Amino acid sequence: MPQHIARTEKQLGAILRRARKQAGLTQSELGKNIHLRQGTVSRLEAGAPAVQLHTLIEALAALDLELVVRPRSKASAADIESAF
Amino acid sequence: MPQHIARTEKQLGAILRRARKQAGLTQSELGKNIHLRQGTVSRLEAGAPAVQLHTLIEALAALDLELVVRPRSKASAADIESAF
DNA sequence: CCCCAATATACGCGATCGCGTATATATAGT
DNA sequence: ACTATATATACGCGATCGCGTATATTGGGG
Repeated sequence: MPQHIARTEKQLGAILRRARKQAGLTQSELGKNIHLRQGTVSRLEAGAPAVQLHTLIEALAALDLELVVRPRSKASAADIESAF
Repeated sequence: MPQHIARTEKQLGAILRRARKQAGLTQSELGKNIHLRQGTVSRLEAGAPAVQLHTLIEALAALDLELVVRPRSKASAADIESAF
């Protein structure tokens, strides 16, 4: 499993979407687990301009994921989730 | 210190604060770089209940940091450091 | 083509954002 | 101790959050 690097909301959203699908969950099911509306999950995954940080944290927890903060690595540019 | 794991807003805030200090910046200086008020930076670092995700992303960029999303490691938070 | 599940959008609502600004409380320095 | 800087809190403001709910719209399976 390659490291999923995120530097933007969109990249983060894309990672979350993939993780959710890999877990075999729909947005509604995921939302139910953490008391988030399906629509809110949708916006989070879409990389909406301004979601609450708390929403991200909850989603990560529900998907059994964690964050690592580290200095930006120059070599990793190719691995970065490209938003487009 | 290269890799810091965050599962909560508070942990994330603490990491950001350390990174900022290590960069020799005050909250005001950091805020000026990314057009965030000093007070907003304060709330972010304090792990406020609901900060905008965008605020986090901006701060990470200003500190030349990036996020890695990965499955939670089973090991206790203490020795995850060398897990990967 | 027709359904139905999944996802994307939208409404009013109360709460909270970050802004601009200002102040009160730490935390050093000398 | 005094002072200067740094950080934490607070005000009104417009904007946007997520909620609850409902409705488009998309995407596959038969």
